[in-house]
Amino acid sequence: MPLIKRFCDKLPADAHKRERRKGARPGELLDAALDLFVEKGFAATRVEEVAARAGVSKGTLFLYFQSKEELFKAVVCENISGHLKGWNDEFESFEGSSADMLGYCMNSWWDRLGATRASGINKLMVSEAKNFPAIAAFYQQEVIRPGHALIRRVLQRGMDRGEFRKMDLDYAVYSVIAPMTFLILAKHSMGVCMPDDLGLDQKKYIRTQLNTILYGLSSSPVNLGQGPEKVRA
Amino acid sequence: MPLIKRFCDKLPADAHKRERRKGARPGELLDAALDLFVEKGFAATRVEEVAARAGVSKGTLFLYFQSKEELFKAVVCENISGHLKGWNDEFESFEGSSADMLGYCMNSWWDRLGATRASGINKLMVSEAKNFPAIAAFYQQEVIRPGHALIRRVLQRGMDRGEFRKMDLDYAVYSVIAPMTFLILAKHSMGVCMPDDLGLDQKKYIRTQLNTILYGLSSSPVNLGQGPEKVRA
Amino acid sequence: MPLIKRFCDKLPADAHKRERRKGARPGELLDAALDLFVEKGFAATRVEEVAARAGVSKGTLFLYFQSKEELFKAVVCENISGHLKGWNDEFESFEGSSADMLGYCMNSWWDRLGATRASGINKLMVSEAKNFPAIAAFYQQEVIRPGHALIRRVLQRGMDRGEFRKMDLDYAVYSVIAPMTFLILAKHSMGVCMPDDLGLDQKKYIRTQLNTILYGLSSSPVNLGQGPEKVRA
Amino acid sequence: MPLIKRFCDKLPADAHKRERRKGARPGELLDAALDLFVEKGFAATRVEEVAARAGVSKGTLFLYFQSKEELFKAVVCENISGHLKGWNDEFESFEGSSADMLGYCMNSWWDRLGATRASGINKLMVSEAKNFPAIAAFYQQEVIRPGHALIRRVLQRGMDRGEFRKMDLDYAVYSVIAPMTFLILAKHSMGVCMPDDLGLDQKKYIRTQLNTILYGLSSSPVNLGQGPEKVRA
DNA sequence: GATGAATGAGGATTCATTCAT
DNA sequence: CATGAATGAATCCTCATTCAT
Repeated sequence: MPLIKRFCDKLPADAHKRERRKGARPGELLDAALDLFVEKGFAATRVEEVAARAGVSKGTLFLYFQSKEELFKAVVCENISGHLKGWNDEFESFEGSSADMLGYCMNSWWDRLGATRASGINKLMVSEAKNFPAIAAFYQQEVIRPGHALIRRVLQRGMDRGEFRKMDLDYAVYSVIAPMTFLILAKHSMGVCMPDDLGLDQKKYIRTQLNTILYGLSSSPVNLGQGPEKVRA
Repeated sequence: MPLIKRFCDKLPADAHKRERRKGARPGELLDAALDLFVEKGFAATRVEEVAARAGVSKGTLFLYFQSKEELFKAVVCENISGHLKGWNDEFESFEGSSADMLGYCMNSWWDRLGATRASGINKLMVSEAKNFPAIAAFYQQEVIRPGHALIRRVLQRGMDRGEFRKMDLDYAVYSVIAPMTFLILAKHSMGVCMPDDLGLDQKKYIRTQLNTILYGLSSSPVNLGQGPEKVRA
Repeated sequence: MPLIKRFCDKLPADAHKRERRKGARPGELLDAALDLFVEKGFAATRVEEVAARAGVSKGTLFLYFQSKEELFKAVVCENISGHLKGWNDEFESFEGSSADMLGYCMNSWWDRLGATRASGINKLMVSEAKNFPAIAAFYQQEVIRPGHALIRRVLQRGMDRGEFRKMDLDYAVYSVIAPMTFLILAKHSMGVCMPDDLGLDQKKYIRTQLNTILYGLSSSPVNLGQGPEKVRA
Repeated sequence: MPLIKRFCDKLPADAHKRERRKGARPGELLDAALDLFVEKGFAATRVEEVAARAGVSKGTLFLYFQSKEELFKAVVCENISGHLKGWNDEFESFEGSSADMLGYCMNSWWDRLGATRASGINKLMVSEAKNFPAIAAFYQQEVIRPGHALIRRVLQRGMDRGEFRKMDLDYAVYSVIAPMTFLILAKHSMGVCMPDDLGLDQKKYIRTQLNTILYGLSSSPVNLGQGPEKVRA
């Protein structure tokens, strides 16, 4: 390697390529690690596999990550970067109805996160939360809480504008979160939770869930005044 | 708690320990294994731990299960026995409204399955489906499919009686399944997906979700005729 | 033990049966152990297998033999009992030619030992001598040495009577021992040393070897006077 | 002795240990494994012991051999390479008498194989044939059969040239093979079959056996015409 | 920086041996 | 006496981690 380095001294252009390569390594490793952790779980994934998938040797992985656990942390951190920040701004200036806003919210969430590899993080956290409480807390802080807040804002807006009925937002948020989370988990769990994975049109799934969330399944508008809150004892 | 209990078992009636236990061993091991597999995942669980939690030695586990993997299979099989069969019969003779029926359905599902240790199987399958495709297929066959069918029947009944609006049942079922599954996973994932685990009243969660499912969040009964189906592209 | 014993006090007849049974057990175990040790080696044989083949439980084996190693010792001891004593007497009074005597010797050795299960001991000692030096020494003392002595006597008799040429008996004995040992080992080693095991007529093998031993393969009686001792440098 | 040698290796030139060794590892492991398998048998040999004797750690062994069994296979294959091929050619051009040829054959066999560590394979196959039928078949194919063919050729040559009497070669070959095999096994079995191991001069043993094979033990050239074939029934 | 050979702690599994019944 | 459930030391093998090149 000192050989190559000396060689590079004479070829600055090549050196540059090398630099870029070096910069690219951690990213490739994180990508590979994300895929494998999501697919097989943390414990069942071998670092050698991660390295191989990233096209480097086992030793190289440890140049960038102190340990397998650090790699895990990095994978989680890397994939929860602030998509939400941008969203908050977008929503600030949203003009349409709250129903449209919710629809926009769910669809863009799917397009920007759900449909990407980053969505695997969700499954990963479900699977490994117990083994990595610190990471789970971090995830909670960085993803869950802001996500909940975002949904809350939309629902609150709807309530404020009289578009949505009064509700306990602490629980109502899950009407939005649960279907989206479910879709992610189904996607990453080999369709364990779907009769057959490929048969599901994800966009249609979202549209249908949105519909239910907004209007429910009932055919008639029952007691919306006092509220359905008292249904069931 | 089970740990303490088992510890105590050894102190008083040590006399007929052998005889009393012989038959119970496999069950105790399955119990311990379920807990640990759910808590830490398959790969991260050591058989010795399972044995210890069941109050036996490492070797004893292998007296009853050929391998760790066989133990896993047994855990899954043991905990997905036909709870659903009984339900089908109950529903056959259900007399009330379909809304009530759905509420009864969700609540009794929680009481009989969701709230029990068996619910851990759900998280287990989400986490390990990719590592155990055969088991996942089995689970799909034995649990997912019948579960879907059950929900379908309820929704179909509502449609037939004019209580529910027309809908594509292939997708509508998830309006029921997703919130329930989400609750299970949240319960078993240290509340990764909840601001704080204990702050959630599960019965209230179910009640709220049921309400949303039935009546939606909107304050006014919008275009139920042509259908909200066209909300957003 | 005390229980049964007391029981037997009242039923002498039954006690007798029990006694015989008890007496039979060790023998059955030794038989099974011999077979398995010969077939698979000491280390690769499981005591449970031995017990199972003898039709008793694993625990029972340990009633009769303190340990697996003790069982091994017993197997060896049991199967090297004094066949040779009787032979010595027979030979004392043998009347025929020394060639006939050698033939009789080899054939009866095969009939009484080589063809029986006890011959497995030979293979066993070859395989395990290094692991059980004490047993090997014992075997050497009890079997090898007397066996050599026996062959020596026959050859000595031949020399004394002028039937056999002068030879160094320390080495000549192997001309008899080697072919016999080879036959045993071939028999117990799946015919590793024979093109195909079953194709070998053992009686014919012995006859042929005897012939060679007595008369050699050469077609002409060369320099028997000075002796072929100087063949090759 | 190899143990001591290897110990010393570590003291002086530790510098390029890695590089120097890399290529040598498998060979060193095979050497160590051969010794230990021959000495103690397959089952009784621990892989860690093999590794230690080769001067490496347990894990390193598995870098080169998938499993203990693969190591065994490799040991056998490695040590039965075609020594016989060269022999066939030598014999093609042998000029002397067939008696000399046989003597040359036996002596060079001893020098090139019998006296070397490779001879341990013979004992190994006798001990483990039943546990490794596939390897035994391979050994049979690669060693036994060609070896028999080689001896056959020599005897056939003797018969063709009128030097040896007519004989059934299927059986006569063992007159040569048995004594040689016996010598090998005695060597590797702690002299179980010899009064005392060291007291045996192996070269003299071979000379003596050759003499017997050629001329027999009888003092007079008896009935060579009709043949000794009818000696005893 | 990059490699991959080497390590050895750790985990699954086996099996001789014990012992309560 | 006989059983076989239970044990845990011993062994094979894996894999995260190190480090000389």
